[in-house]
Amino acid sequence: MSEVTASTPSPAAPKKMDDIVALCRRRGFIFQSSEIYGGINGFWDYGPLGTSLKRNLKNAWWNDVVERELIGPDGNSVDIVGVDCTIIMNPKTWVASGHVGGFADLMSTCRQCKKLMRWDHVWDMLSESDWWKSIEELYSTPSAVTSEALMKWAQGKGRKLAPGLALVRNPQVTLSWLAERLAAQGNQYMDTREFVRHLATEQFARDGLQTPCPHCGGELTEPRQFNLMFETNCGAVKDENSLAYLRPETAQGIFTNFWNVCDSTRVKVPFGIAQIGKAFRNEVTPRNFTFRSREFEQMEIEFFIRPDTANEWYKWWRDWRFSWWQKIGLAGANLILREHDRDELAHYAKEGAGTSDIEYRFPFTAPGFGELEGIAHRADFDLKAHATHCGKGDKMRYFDQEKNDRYFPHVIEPSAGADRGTLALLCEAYTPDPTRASGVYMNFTPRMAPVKAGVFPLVNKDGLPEIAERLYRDLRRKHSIEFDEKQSIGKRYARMDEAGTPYCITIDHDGASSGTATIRHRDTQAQDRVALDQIPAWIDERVG
RNA sequence: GCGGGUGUAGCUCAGUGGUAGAGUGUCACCUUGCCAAGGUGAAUGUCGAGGGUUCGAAUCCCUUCACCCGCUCCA
Repeated sequence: MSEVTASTPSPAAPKKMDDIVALCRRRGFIFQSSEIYGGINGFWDYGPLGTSLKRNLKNAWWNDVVERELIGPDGNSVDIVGVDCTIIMNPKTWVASGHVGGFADLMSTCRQCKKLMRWDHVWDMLSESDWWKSIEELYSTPSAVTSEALMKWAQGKGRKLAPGLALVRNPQVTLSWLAERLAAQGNQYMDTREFVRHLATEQFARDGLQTPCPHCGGELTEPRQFNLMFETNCGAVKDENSLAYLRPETAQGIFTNFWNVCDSTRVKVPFGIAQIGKAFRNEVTPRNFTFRSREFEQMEIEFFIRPDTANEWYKWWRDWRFSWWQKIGLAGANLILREHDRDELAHYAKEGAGTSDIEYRFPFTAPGFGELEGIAHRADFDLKAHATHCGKGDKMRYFDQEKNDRYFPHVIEPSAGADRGTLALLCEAYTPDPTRASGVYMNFTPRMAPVKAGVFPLVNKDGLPEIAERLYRDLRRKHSIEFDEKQSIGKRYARMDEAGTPYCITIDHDGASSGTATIRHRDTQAQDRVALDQIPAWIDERVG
């Protein structure tokens, strides 16, 4: 245990994820789902404070995106409407979107070193691996590669770099078999890839040519499917025809309703459709508290534009979304905007204006960052795919009256995680402070704070509770307020610190006689004295 | 999915085969009155779950679940 000698707390006291998780549980922000039965991996419940925090986040998003005026890059008001789509959709949706097939990654495990990897990444990883490079060097002049040279490599470099490789584990067998193969093929040159596959194969007759593990050279298992979509059956009969999926993203509900929205409202490109809703992914490894859950909530906008305006809109959305997260409380250096490199772009975004992530430095990712929101130019991939799969094709192009032009609009998609956002707010707000009784306080912005103010009588007598309760009932008509008359005032302040309540209003004896109360500021613990009849306006002004 | 670790009261932990405990928190009352003060009292556990060994299991064995760390995955 380290001694605390300094009288002033370190302003950058480290945040430990375990402590944040403990506070979430202790104060009722987040619980494990179905905990009394031992919980279930990758699922989390929100308690009273957490529900309120997450709702504040979602409401802020919906208000700022759909309801309030937003001025776009062209100086005009940005037009966005909302939808609320089902979680289970016609399964053809997921064929069109590429999730059936594409979402079920083929994975392979190494029999030697037990590492798991995506099958389609193996060759890329191989070409990066040290042992591959070492062989490549050796094989750069194929004529010089003799059994002796290979044996030497197997007993030297190979033993270190690729202990799992057949050539290293069992050089005699592998080499004699290789010689046979070469002879059978008339000693023709084979490319490096094929050559290495031979070196990785011990029993060709039984197993065929092997693909080696990029890490140790060992034998990889047959690729197995890891389907990331949750399956269910729709209707009473459980068979192939009733198979349905829980949506892995909310976006497709927006795309499939694009034509409905165009026909039923008077929106014109550019415009957006927004949705908040649950999505489900059967993640291989749910980890890091709520960061990677199997059931999670997304806040998505699909913003439809003329293709030639993609760059302008992409940049505008990216920058506006970044400033939005800053505004609701992630203002510090823990929030970054990261533009993707070309080679990490999704299949639909290769040729687009770009993709970027808004990332937050969580305690468990530090010094790295974890994704909060992705802003992607998805081009016309989705609308076109649905038009094709539903059989109407080009007939479903959008008609632009103004330009007298038919086209599939391009899409800029700002897609944010509500649970990740809530978690970032929790992590950012968590402020250790050894000088105060609670040892910690949560400095949510007033807009995000689950409780806006606490109202307390200093003592539970002398008419103070009555005054406090009147004020409490008055404030509660508009805001989320707590009233507490039990125990010492310090204890009540401490509890509010942990809940992240920005203001505590206390009725004391002086105040009772002069018609005032003290208002304590959570972050500084300083107090103002304010007249009782002005407190509602004082709170309105600060809480919004 | 693999390897390692952990699991006892809301929380932090003690308890290594023989009656489940402490501190803290929670609640009530008294007292006090501006930052978890003090006093008195109360509630709270299928010892993660299931099975086995034993006269007897929190403790030993097996299985399983959850969490943490590492690998891996993450449209």
